[in-house]
Amino acid sequence: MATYTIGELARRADVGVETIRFYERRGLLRQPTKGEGYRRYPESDLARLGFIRRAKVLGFTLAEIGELLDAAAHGATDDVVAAARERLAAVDRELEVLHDQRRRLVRLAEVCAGGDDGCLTLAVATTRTAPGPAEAR
Amino acid sequence: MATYTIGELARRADVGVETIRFYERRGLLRQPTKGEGYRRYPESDLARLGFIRRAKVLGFTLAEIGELLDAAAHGATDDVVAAARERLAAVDRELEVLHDQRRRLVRLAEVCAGGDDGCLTLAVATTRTAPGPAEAR
DNA sequence: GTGCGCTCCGTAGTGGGGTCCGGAGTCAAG
DNA sequence: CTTGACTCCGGACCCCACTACGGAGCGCAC
Repeated sequence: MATYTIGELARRADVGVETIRFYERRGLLRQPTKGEGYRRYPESDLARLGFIRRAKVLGFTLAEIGELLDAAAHGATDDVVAAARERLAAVDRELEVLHDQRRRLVRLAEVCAGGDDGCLTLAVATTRTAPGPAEAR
Repeated sequence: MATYTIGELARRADVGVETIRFYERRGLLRQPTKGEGYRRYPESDLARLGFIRRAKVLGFTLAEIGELLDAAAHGATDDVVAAARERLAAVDRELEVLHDQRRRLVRLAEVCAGGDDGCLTLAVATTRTAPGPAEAR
């Protein structure tokens, strides 16, 4: 069975050598056998790095990815589903924040274009209701 | 004209005292006059903190807010508009990333529910096309 | 025998936005 | 006169995911 040096593994997984050592410290990769002081990685660690890469694309943190790896190792499909749902909820919250920012930014640009004083204070009503004193936070 | 101590200003602006000192170090607030070694803030700094708060809601970083404050001080409406448009573009990029994550997460949950092996490796096709070897990265 | 490329290790720095700490000075009320 | 609330200051610390640094050893090719 083929094993890789850290550099080979890094190239195949398309990550930096330092990243692999970093993951090891974080507990995402176990310490590999160290023949003659050098790390030798089994094929399975390449798959593991692939898992990590895909999980990162989904927005999981490294801590979450660690749990996900454990769950997957135990075949705990339901834990994976739970994690996905949690992350989904977090994504939805972030989306809401960004949508709100987007709305406000568009409105700001409009107000500025209209020469409104609010532009220079960023005090911009989010609705188009008649201007009144009740625009406070 | 009333002036505030740092504590009064913090209460009125609803931020921490440390935050005000931090903003001062960052150059978002000028050093106030220090009668007897204590900071005294004019009313205008309360407005300034309001500006900062609103800009943060829009997702601007403190560095950007610094520039925005300068622009606003010079009445440079067009700089404000430019900043808003830039931020808007950034928001749109972030929205795209999150939408992509969302799509993938939903798909992952589906696959897991279906008992697919891909669930435990997070190797999930993003489309429902027939399974083929060309699912790589 | 020397230069290249790889590996080892621990530590520190990055950016963003604060928050907390400790020791000291100051002010007004009781 | 003491107590408590407030203020001063610089520096350390938090999270996150790396990335860089420096100094060392090792094997191989030329």
